[in-house]
Amino acid sequence: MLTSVDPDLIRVLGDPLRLRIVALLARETLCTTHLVEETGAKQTNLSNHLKVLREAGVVETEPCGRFTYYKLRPEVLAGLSEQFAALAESARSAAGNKRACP
Amino acid sequence: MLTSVDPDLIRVLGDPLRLRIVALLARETLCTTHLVEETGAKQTNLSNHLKVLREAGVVETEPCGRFTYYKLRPEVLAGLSEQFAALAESARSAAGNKRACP
DNA sequence: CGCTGGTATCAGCAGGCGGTGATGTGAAAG
DNA sequence: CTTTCACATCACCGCCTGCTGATACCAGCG
Repeated sequence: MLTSVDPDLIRVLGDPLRLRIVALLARETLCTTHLVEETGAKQTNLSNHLKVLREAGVVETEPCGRFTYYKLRPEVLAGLSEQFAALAESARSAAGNKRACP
Repeated sequence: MLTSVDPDLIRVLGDPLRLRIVALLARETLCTTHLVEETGAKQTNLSNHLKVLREAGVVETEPCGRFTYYKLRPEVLAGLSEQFAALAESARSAAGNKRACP
């Protein structure tokens, strides 16, 4: 039983703008220009966040001419979902386990 | 369709120590003293993090004499799991939706 | 070629957040 | 009542991180 979640991955998704990017990419594959339009953030800022998401394995790039398309890697999100589900189930079954007061 | 996750909740879980606390509470209900033993963190530090977790609705308290027991609220974790699952599924089905280059 | 436009990298700055020590509070023990 | 212990709150500091402007890179187009 794992009952643990990767802290780095959650931290990466903890940023509001990054989470917004993920939500947008969950609907369609977009390039940086589209994300600039949708979020209103500066291109530099987005590029930084996209780098973080890339290094965390959340998104992957697909060059298309001079554009760079970003798409989600659903396995990562699905893995997170499973880990949280495992945590929730563990919490449910352990609701009564109360360690004695010292 | 929501395809979105509460940023605040994820940010709260993004901290390594808080995540560790959640993992420990997923196994058994504990009071602050136990958490101090398990994590090795200072009591003040833990109290701060527990306050954050409490205000985020992740944990709930149960006074027992002069001890305060902390237990997880599984619904919150289950909700997160569902939201991530929805995001993953949305990402899977939208894998081919590529917006035209501007 | 040189130019243009899309994207990535770098350096710097400012705000936020986690860690810590001192202190307050409230309940049981003596 | 006084002491003790579990826990919370407050104030402060240092660092991390996100935002920004300048700049470099790279692909297509003339």
